[in-house]
Amino acid sequence: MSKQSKQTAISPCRADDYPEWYQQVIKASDLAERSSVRGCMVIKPWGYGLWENIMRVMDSLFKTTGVKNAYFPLFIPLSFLEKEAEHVEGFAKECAVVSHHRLEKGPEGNLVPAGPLTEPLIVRPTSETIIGDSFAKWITSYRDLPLLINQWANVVRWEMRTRIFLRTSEFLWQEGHTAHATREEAEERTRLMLDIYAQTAEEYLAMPVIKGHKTPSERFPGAVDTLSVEAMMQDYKALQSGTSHFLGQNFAKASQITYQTAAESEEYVWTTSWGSSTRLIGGVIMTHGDDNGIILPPKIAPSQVVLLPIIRKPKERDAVMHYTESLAQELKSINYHGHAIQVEIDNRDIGGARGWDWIKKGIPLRVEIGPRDIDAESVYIGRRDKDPKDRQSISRNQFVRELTTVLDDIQISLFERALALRKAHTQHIDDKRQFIDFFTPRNQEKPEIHGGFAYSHWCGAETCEAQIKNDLKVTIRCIPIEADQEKGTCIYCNQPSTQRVVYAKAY
RNA sequence: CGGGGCGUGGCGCAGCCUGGCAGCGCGCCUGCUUUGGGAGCAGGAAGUCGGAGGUUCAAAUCCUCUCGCCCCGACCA
Repeated sequence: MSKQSKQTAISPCRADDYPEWYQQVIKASDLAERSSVRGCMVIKPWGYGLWENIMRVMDSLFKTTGVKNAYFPLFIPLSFLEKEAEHVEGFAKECAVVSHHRLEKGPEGNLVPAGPLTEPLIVRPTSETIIGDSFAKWITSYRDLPLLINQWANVVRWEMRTRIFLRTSEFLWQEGHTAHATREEAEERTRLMLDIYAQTAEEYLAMPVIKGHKTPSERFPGAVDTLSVEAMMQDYKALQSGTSHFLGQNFAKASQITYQTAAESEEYVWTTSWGSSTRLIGGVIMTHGDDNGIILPPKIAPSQVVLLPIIRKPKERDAVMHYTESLAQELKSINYHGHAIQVEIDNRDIGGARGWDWIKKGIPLRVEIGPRDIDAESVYIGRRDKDPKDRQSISRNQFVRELTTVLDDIQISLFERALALRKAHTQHIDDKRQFIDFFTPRNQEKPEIHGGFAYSHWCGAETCEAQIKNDLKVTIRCIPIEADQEKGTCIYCNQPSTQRVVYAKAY
C-alpha cells in the first residue's frame, strides 16, 4: 500500500528536476522511447497517433492555401549542398554521409563497407537543394508560378546531445517549399505559413505562441529572413515551434531556378521554405504536463475518452461490458471538429493501476462504468485537466449530449492555463541589473526554475546579442511582429533601439 | 570534441573497496482471495554481470584494452 501514499504519478516532480521529469513523463506516457540506435527514438503507437493528428491538422491547413504534397529523395549529392555557401556552413557539421553502396565479409568475418561511391551522398538534413533541383526543371514560365509544395518526411541532423522529441538525430517533420514570381508574394507566403503554425499551435495544441523575426545570427543558413513561433514551456524556457523562411533569390541562384516573364525576360524566382517537426510533441508535453504525466489537448489526442468497466463479480461482467460497448458505439458516432470521437475500452483486470495508466497517458476523459452506474443510467467521469480524485457522476444522456462541450472546455482551459503561465513570467525590463537578476538562478549549483520572457530593447548589434548569450545563456528568441514600435535604449549597451525584442533561455 | 558519471533478468538498483553459490524492489506468468480506484497471499519464469584479453584454485569484484549510454559545456528544429 505504500504506493498509494505517493502524491503524484511522476517522480521527480517538475519543480524538483524539470529535465528528469520530462524523461519520466515520456516513459510513463508510452509515447516514445530511446532506440538502440544512437540519438534516435522509437515513436510508439500512442505517440505516433498524436503525430498523425498533428499531421492531419497541418496538412489540411496547408492544402487550404493551395499547397500540394510531393516526395523527394532521402539522399542528396554532396555537390548539391555545396551550391549555397551559407547553407553548407550551417549544416555541414551535422550531416550523415553515405560513402559506400555495398558490404563485404572482412578478414574477421565481420561486414565492412565496400564499393565506394564516386560522389558521396548525404542524408537530407533539409531539402532546399534537392527540391531546388526539381524546381529548376519544373519551372520555365511565369505561368508555372507560384509553385507550392510540401513534403512529409524524416530528416537527419547529427546532433551532439539528444533529447526525445526535442532534439534527435532523426526526426519527422514537414517541409514546405514554394517558388514565386515576386519578392512580395514570397514574403507574403512566408507570413502566411507562419500564421498557420501559430494557428496549429494555439487552436489545436493549446500552446500560445509569439510570432516574430529571428535576428541575423539565429537565421536559417541561406535565408534572407527567418520567422518563427516561440512558446513558453513550464520551466519558462522558450521552444521554437515552427519556422518559416524567406529565402530571397539565394537558392534560386544556387539551383538556377529561373522563369520567363510575360515580357519575355528571364528572371530568378523567389523562394520560401517552412517546417515544423515532432518537436511539437515535446512542446505539448512541456506546456501541459503536470506531476501526474502528460495532458493531451482533446483536438489532437489519439483518443478523447477511455471507458473503464468496473467488474467486481463474474456475473456482473456481461451487463457491464454490454453497457460499456453500447456507450462506446454511441460516442463513436459523435462528430468532434470534423472527426469521430475516438474511444478506448480498457477492461484489463489490474485494479486502480488502470486509471493511473490513462492519467499518465494524458487522455482527456476517463469514464468509469460499474453496476451502480448501470442501475442509475449514469457514468462516473474524470477530466485530465483536473485532479485525479476530482470525479463526478452524471447521467449517461447528459454525458453524451455534453461530451463535445466538455472536450472544448478542456481544450480552452489548457490554452488559458498556458497563457496565464506565460503572462506570469513575462516582463518588460529596462534596467540591466534587473535583466541580469531575472535570468540568474539563486542556486547556481542546482538552478531552480527561473527567468521567463523579457521584453527588452536591443540595439541591433550582434556583439550585444553574443555577449548576453555568453553571460546569461539568454538569446533573442524573436523580434515580435505584433508589437508596437517603441523607442528605447539597448538593455546591455544603452545604444538607441526602435523596438523591444523577446529575450529568453531556449531549448 | 573537453569535463564528470554509469553499464548486473523487462525497469530501477545493491553487491565491487576486502575475489568464494548472482541478489533486492517493481514489473511479468499461474492459482486463490479481493475489487468504485496505483490490492493481498502463495508459487513461478526470466541474467553468458556491456565486450575482449589478462592475473588467480576461483573474477560481477583486481589489471589492461575496447564499446555504449547518461549528465555538464560548445552545436542545433
